[in-house]
Amino acid sequence: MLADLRRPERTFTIRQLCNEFKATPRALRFYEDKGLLCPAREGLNRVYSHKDRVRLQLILRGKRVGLSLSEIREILDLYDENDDGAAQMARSLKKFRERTAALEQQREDIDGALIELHQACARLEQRLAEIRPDLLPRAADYDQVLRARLDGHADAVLGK
Amino acid sequence: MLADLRRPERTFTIRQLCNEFKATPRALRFYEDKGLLCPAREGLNRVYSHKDRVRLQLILRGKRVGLSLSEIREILDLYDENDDGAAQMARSLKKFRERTAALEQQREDIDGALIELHQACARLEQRLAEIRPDLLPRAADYDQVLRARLDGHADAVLGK
DNA sequence: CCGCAGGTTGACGTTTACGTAAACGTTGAC
DNA sequence: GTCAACGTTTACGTAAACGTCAACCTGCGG
Repeated sequence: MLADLRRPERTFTIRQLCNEFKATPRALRFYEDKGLLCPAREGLNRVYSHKDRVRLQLILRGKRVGLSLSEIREILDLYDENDDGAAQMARSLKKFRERTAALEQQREDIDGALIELHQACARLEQRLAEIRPDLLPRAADYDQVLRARLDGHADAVLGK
Repeated sequence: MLADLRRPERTFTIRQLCNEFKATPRALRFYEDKGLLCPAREGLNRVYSHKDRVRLQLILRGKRVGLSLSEIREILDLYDENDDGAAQMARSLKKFRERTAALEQQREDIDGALIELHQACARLEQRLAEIRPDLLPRAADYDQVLRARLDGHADAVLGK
């Protein structure tokens, strides 16, 4: 019973969480500094509970989707202030939607950049073909194109 | 003849280029600091030639597609080292293709994030629908999303 | 008792692309 | 003469998210 690692009483050291989530101790302490985490202490040592672990998961997920730490903290705080949870959920939902919109915008920007790049590449290729065809891409570069095609993005980039 | 602004002898002040390209003097001086520009001097004052103007255009284009200043400098340097221009074009082409690949990767990352966000939103919406359907989005929220979208465009246009 | 592995708290360093003064010079209008 | 409008330089500030020391404590195996 003492050995059941899945029981909610189980606690974690900083290193355990770091290993599990591929983070560094510095990062966890940093999150704590920023108020995103506040693990218990055993003397000086940090002791992370399951709740802390969940918070960390949320933090990392937030990071993956591009939220800043302060935005993540806002969301986390919402869950803590909890009255009944619903209001916070609504606000989180709002945050998520805003982020969705921002990401979609970023995607458009990237697409624009890709178009510019594609045009620039086309110009360069044409000039090179005229002047120094020997400098034009071969096997290695074909590789790149092929990989892009497999990714399925080439279609969009190359004129849909 | 002195008045023909299109003649190649024509030069530009820092402010003229700033106005034309929506940049700040600070930025141009910064680019100079970083070795991206090196306008002539008339006493202390900077005097930009057409070539400088072209370089600035390239710099800004590079920024638009997400290149860092140091990457832009690499490309610019290539054009300067010029033997016959072809080799540099080939290397620029390579740079552009690398950036293309990087952007495509970013797009994938964004798509991944969008998927996560979408799932999270779906979960939240469902829970809310069960508990507090009244808190679900309506007209006002739609408004916000639209405004966020427009703001995003404005930011992009204004160079942010 | 030694040393190592792991924990702790500061505190400063890094990167990018400038913003923001401060303090000064030059030119032209009034 | 002096004020404004432009230009110049030097240099510190900013934001994000940690990295990288330094200097210390602490338990444990040998």
